[in-house]
Amino acid sequence: MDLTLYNSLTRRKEAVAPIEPGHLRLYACGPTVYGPAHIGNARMAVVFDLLVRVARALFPRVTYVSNITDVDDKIIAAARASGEDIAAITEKYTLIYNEDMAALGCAPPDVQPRATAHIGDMVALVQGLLDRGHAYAADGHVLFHVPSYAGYGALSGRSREEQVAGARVEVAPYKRDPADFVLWKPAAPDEPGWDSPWGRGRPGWHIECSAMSQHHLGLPFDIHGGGSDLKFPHHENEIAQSCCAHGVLDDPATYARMWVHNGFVTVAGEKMAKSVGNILLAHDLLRAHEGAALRLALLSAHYRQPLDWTDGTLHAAAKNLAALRRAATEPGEVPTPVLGALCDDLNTPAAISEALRAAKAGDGAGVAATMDLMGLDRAAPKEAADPRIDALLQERQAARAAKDFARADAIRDQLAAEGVTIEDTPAGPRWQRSR
RNA sequence: GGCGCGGUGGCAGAGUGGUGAUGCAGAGGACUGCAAAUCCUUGUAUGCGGGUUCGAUUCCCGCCCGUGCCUCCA
Repeated sequence: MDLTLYNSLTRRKEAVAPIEPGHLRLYACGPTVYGPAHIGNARMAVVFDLLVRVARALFPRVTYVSNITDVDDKIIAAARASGEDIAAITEKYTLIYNEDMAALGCAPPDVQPRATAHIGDMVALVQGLLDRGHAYAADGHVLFHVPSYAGYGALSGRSREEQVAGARVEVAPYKRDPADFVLWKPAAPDEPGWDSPWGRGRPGWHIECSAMSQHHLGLPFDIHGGGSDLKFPHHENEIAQSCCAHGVLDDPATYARMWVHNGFVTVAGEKMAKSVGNILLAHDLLRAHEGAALRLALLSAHYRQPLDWTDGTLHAAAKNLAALRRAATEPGEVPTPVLGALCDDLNTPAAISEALRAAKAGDGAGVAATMDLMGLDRAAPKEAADPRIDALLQERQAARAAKDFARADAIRDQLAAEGVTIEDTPAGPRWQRSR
């Protein structure tokens, strides 16, 4: 079955056909590690993890690279605010990120490069751009000269004039053109920096992804992904850098052939923002909810659509997850309609619908295979043993046997008040904490 | 202002040129001492106005509404 994806670059769905036969190579822009990941970061990780899982089912070899940005103004600011060491901060949040994403069922990328481990690659790339006349040094900075690249704007679909007209910020005086962007910037003595031909400094944001994707995947590679907000300027700038550094100016696809962008998560209809105070951290949600339920909730809307996060989203996902688990047996073949939906631009809502249909039809093997493919943990988490609750349940059973229903119901009510739900099954009572 | 995306039942959310998936919630029933869980049954929807067509929710135009991006936010 062919996998088709919507290519942001060409604005249409295209069949995925690896450039190197049988080997799909993809890169997704990962997080800047200055704080814990929020549910939006999680959506990106889950979407690309799913894409990789589907790709692995279809292609003999898949190489998935997703970076960690560990040098950035925001990290420096976070270090100043907390007094912590920069390396300690990036280390800590990288660890938390990976733990949280694992809890969401995301397999680690094949390569998770860190920007600071690729400074040399970036310097070489910047030097190449200078040599080819696409960049210039000014005031301690090295800037990419946008007018030197005629293909600029191909991804975001806007002309340079349009961007300049819409610019809301003051243009730095050292820029030759308002659209020029920083490749390398000087580092203050108390900021992290690396020696370079242009003095001690640090890389601009965009250059790291150009350097790391090229280093680990080679050029051109098949799929480049990230959040839709990265389309402009980040991905546009990556294309400009990478194409110019390699002297291919007439075809943006000589960097990455397909571009895949996931939509945003809103919370109760509002964009997540610090100013609104509605940022949902994956870490916090995982404390109260099961990772697999969160994952299913994140996949309940098509990845290119915005996803509005509400209690209802999660409630429905948890119920559906339970239904799938009930139906799942030993994994067999993924039902064709499920695979078909996933192959059609990762239509997860349709895939979930088909999986529930399979569950209802008694195709336990198909359901189990679907859950494995979609990265949904088939095992429900076990409640920790609690002798006190067990004792209360025993007392309740005795009361029921003696037809002392007032006592039995009192016990049930008491546990309910503690958030413990009792289910009476043919095999005896079970309990579970509401989460 | 520029570029883009979207408006489907109470809510979430797909698809489709020919009387509209799926889930959650709701209602009724089965089961239960009563519940819970589960199972069965079930009602309700395509923003507005034109156009193309035998026929439009689906294509085209206009309008209204919402929303994203516009130099470092996934």
